[in-house]
Amino acid sequence: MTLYDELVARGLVAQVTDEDEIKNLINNGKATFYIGFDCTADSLTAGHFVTLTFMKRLQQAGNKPIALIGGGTTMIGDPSGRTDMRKMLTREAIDYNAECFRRQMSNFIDFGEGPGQALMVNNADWLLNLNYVDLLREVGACFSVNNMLRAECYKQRMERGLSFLEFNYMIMQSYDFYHMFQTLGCNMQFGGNDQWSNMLGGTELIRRKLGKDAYAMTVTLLTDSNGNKMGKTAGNAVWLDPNKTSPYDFYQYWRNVGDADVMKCIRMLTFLPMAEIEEMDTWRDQKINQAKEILAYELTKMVHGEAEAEKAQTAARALFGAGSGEDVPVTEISEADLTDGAVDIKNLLVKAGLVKSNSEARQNIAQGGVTLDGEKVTDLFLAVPAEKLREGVLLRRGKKSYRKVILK
RNA sequence: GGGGGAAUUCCCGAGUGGCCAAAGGGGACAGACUGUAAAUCUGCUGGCAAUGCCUUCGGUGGUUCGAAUCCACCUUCCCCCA
Repeated sequence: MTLYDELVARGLVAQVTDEDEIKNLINNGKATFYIGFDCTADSLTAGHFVTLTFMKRLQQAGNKPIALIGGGTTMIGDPSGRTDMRKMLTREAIDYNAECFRRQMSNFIDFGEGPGQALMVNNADWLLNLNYVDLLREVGACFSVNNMLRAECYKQRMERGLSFLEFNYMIMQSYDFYHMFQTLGCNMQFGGNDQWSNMLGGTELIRRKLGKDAYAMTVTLLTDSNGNKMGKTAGNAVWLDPNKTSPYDFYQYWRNVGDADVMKCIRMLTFLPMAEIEEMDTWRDQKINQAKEILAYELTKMVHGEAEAEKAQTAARALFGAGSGEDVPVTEISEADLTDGAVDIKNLLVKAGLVKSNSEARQNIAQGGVTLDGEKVTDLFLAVPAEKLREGVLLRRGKKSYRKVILK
């Protein structure tokens, strides 16, 4: 199976500009492609994960990836898929975020100067020095406002208001492609399907300015069966940074995807052979849980390494099976957290990070959702003594949130 | 440049002087049922040393015993005219 066929089989391909030429390029390792990342946060998220694996797949087939850090474009903010304007970030914050991205990606993609190795560039290097009038004359003439207004990514915003700042995002992104086409021989761009119109802006600009063809291909957005973007829990992103989302929680996120979404995730995100995946696709009912375990394990392994994946898996199995595991995430507290030689149960839940406030703790206890070492807590004012804490206690909130608390 | 409208809690959206920590819906969370799934039903949803107290209705200041609600200015957005 060729690379392109496999990408299609995995459901990764959303739209392409010139299918035959793209097949030819990527199947034969002749593509130098870029994917842009806007650095609006200090960690990549599960949402970036699809594009990251995509990058890796292409790299494995001998194509050269360019990870473009959007240090310049983030100064503007992409309006695609947005109903409101993004918060403007300071230059310092953007630089810091870019650095975090660089670190995380290098765990994953092989960077270097060699032919098949990936490059990392930052568009701040060329965008921030542009001269307004020069730019207008150089590329502004190649864009039709009429066409831009018809672009899908602006449509939604036409009803709610779109600032000129954001309107220029497409031009900046197109300029990136144009610039890298000339300086780095970058002949292809990949991105999430919401980027389609921005990407076409680039191929169009190259055609008009240079009379040459460049290609674009979008990757299917990872959505669940209800059409919601995946990679978020309770509105919060699932981060790839272990300090922001622990490997255990990361594992649990994928372990808990809906039945209808498991196979889609496995296809799109894992590197398991297609034959194996087709076999798993026949699993039904309870057996689907096995597929979820495989998904969670594979992804945790890719992001956090095999050791962490093992730990997360044994912890999860122990907690949801029999006995209590050793690898449950631990929170340490100190003598300073004690009041009269004990800690109030609500306080303990807050310290363990299982709830956000005492009120929430109170509610969860009242509703019978909290257990301490396997016993349901009914007393709202239960004081957990120091001796007990020294040995460590296992707290559970709801069915899936566990934390071990130890007094050091 | 001129005129008219809008900003409410995680989101949408009611609320036009006290009965407002603020209707309703969505989402989230918890319980039951399950397979750590989905669907369904129930509860719950600002914070706290909790029959009470504190903070919140774009911002700042004012009127009033009392302001999400009235006034002034500011910010942002929308619509119409140019």
